Amino acid sequence: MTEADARRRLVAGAADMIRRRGLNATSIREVAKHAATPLGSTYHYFPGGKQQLAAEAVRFAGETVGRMLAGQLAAGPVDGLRAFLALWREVLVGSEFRAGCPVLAVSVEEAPDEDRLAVLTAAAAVFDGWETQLADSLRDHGVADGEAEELATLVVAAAEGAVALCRAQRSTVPLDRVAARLESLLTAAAG
Amino acid sequence: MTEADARRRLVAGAADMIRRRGLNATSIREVAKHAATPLGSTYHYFPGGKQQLAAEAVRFAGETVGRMLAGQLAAGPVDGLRAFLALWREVLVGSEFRAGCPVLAVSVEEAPDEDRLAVLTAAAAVFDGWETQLADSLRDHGVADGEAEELATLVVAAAEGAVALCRAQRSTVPLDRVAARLESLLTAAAG
DNA sequence: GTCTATACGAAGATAGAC
DNA sequence: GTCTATCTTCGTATAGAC
Repeated sequence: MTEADARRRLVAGAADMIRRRGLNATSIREVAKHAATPLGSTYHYFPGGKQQLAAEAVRFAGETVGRMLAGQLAAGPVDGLRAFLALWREVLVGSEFRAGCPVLAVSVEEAPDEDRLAVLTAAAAVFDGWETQLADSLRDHGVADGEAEELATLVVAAAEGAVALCRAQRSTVPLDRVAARLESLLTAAAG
Repeated sequence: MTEADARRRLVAGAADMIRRRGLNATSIREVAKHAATPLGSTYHYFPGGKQQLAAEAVRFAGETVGRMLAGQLAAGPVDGLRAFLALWREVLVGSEFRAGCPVLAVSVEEAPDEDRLAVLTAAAAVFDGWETQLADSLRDHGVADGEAEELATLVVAAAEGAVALCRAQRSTVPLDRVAARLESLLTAAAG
């Protein structure tokens, strides 16, 4: 299973590079080099080229975070929120504010052709998945349907935005402030 | 004053291209073409090259939004919030979800060298400026210092994140949900 | 001072050798 | 089936003609 291994390394490497540099500055060449895989191989594993690799990287990141979120949400929505924000905090601090969220990164670059649209669609699905997980948990704890959806969207949007603010300011202050407000909001709603 | 005019066109054009494609996919060549300016001229106006142009584009966007925000905040923090979110909504809808916030765009791409760091620093200053305007208005309406800062940061982060979510999903739903929650939050705090 | 033409590197993708 | 070498295009930046 060297093949599946190399493939995984390519997807994980692409996700890491995208969350640092963004999609356009992520080159297949460098992803292949970092994964110790010849350039030609990437087109064997990913006939769709860069866009296919990017779409899989986005889904890979989405699932990784989604699994962690599912585990923590079992203890309640506020625990899920804390874990979600703590994860982004670690990404920021661990990379000295050089890395962020790959799903956010691909969402702010235009999608002109059809291929790029596939990446954007993958990003939309990831965001929607996280929101749904949070909203379900809130509903399970007695929050009304509409309010649960609004709160879940607010959490995802605020977290993603805060990550960007933290990167610009090279400080965790924005994320910490957002965490304080969101926690008190969710505690009041589903405490 | 053809010179100042061409310079302005270059900065405004760069801001528009960055908010659509991101910083890396924005080429000086195309910015110059779109501004009907020869490529060589851009290096006359901006000796620092692409990074200088990008930093000015970020500041330009920051000031444009900041002026609008200042005007609307005169009527109170909730009016400022509404105008801030309405502006991003117009950018999204008016571009068919192809354009977003240029300040966000440059904040999610790595800054390896010193030049790029100047762009990131400009972005940090813009975010900080918007937050300060909002926080000041909240304080003027009786919100305590710490809470005002937290709420201001939450508004900027959530708005920026929501813009990205809307672009991915090609829908204003995320922004509308965020608007509903933020409005009720600010009304409760400073109503 | 303004701009055309070009240098130089790196990108995505593929053709064809092993 | 795997990978090396290459094709083509486009990027930033500049040198030198008007």
